[in-house]
Amino acid sequence: MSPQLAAMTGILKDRGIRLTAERRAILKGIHSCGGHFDADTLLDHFRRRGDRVSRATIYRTLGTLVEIGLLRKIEMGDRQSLYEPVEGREHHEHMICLHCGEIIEFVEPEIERLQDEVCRRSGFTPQDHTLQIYGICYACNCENVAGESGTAGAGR
Amino acid sequence: MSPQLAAMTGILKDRGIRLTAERRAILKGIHSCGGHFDADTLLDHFRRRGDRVSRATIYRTLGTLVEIGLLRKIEMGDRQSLYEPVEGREHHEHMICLHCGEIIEFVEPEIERLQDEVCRRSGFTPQDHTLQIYGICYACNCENVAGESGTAGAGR
DNA sequence: TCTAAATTGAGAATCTGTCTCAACTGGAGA
DNA sequence: TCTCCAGTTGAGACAGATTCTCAATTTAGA
Ligand SMILES: [Zn+2]
Ligand SMILES: [Zn+2]
Ligand SMILES: [Zn+2]
Ligand SMILES: [Zn+2]
Repeated sequence: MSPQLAAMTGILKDRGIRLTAERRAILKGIHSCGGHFDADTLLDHFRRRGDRVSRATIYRTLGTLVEIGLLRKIEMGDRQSLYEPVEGREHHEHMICLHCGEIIEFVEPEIERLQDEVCRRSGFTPQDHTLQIYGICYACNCENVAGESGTAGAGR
Repeated sequence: MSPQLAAMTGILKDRGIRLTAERRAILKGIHSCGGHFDADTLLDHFRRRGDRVSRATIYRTLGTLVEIGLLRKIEMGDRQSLYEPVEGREHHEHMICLHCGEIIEFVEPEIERLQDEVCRRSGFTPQDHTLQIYGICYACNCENVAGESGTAGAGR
């Protein structure tokens, strides 16, 4: 068992959350998915491996993991929500390519600071925020400059 | 007919978009809703007034108005979109109170500039962005400092 | 081991929003 | 003003993501 997985299971135990086979599988699956993933991708992952974890349990467990701070949920307006492990990673926001679906992360502390400042000015107590920039990534830009072929990829 | 409404209908005409009774009603309804609204609120508005505009037409028309730049669509994570008239208003972002549902607008040009800079650094061509801050508004903060009563209001 | 309470799974339900297609209509031209 | 047809509409089917229901199962502590 990897050290991160051990840490995660420890956190669950501390919170009095039972360590079921399904939750173990999900914790393991989260890391093998790498980066950003959605509930359905995780479900497919289990189906392919023969593990059986129901859709309901996946959604429930992902929700729980977000609640206790092990996962971050990124709500994409249209399509389904994405999740990503928090686990020591730096807080960041996302650029999403409308052409190929690529997700690019960026860190910009000054933006975070300005948000806090805006909140302070309004007497608003921030708990969470989402910042997503939609557009065309570098690779897709280059493609388009070259051969203007038909559209493909993740629309929005 | 208000001057804004006249301007809007003019824009539709210029684009060759037919001025049907339903579209007129929607244009009028948009202004009477004031501020931010969602498709269902608009639908209820019509139902109450006895006007009959189908759900399909409301969604189609809101989409059209976004396309031609008369409305802005704000995709809330929870998957229900809000709309707001653009109409000369300054570009802004939103703080949303998790307790009472209040939506507070803010303008922060420096955040916009930093976003552009981040994109430039990555060779990413931005087309659109969403920035929402979720938390507790000033009024709800004060309430809580006083009597600690049970929870109520718009959750998330 | 026993037991209460937490958890699961199958499928129904919900919630937003889109699509289909026959019926209808705005408005340009006669 | 009348005609005509492409653009529009409405009812309801459809779709995708997520949540809910509740009986059956399982965990973890005594
Ligand atoms: Zn791309
Ligand atoms: Zn990320
Ligand atoms: Zn509030
Ligand atoms: Zn606004």
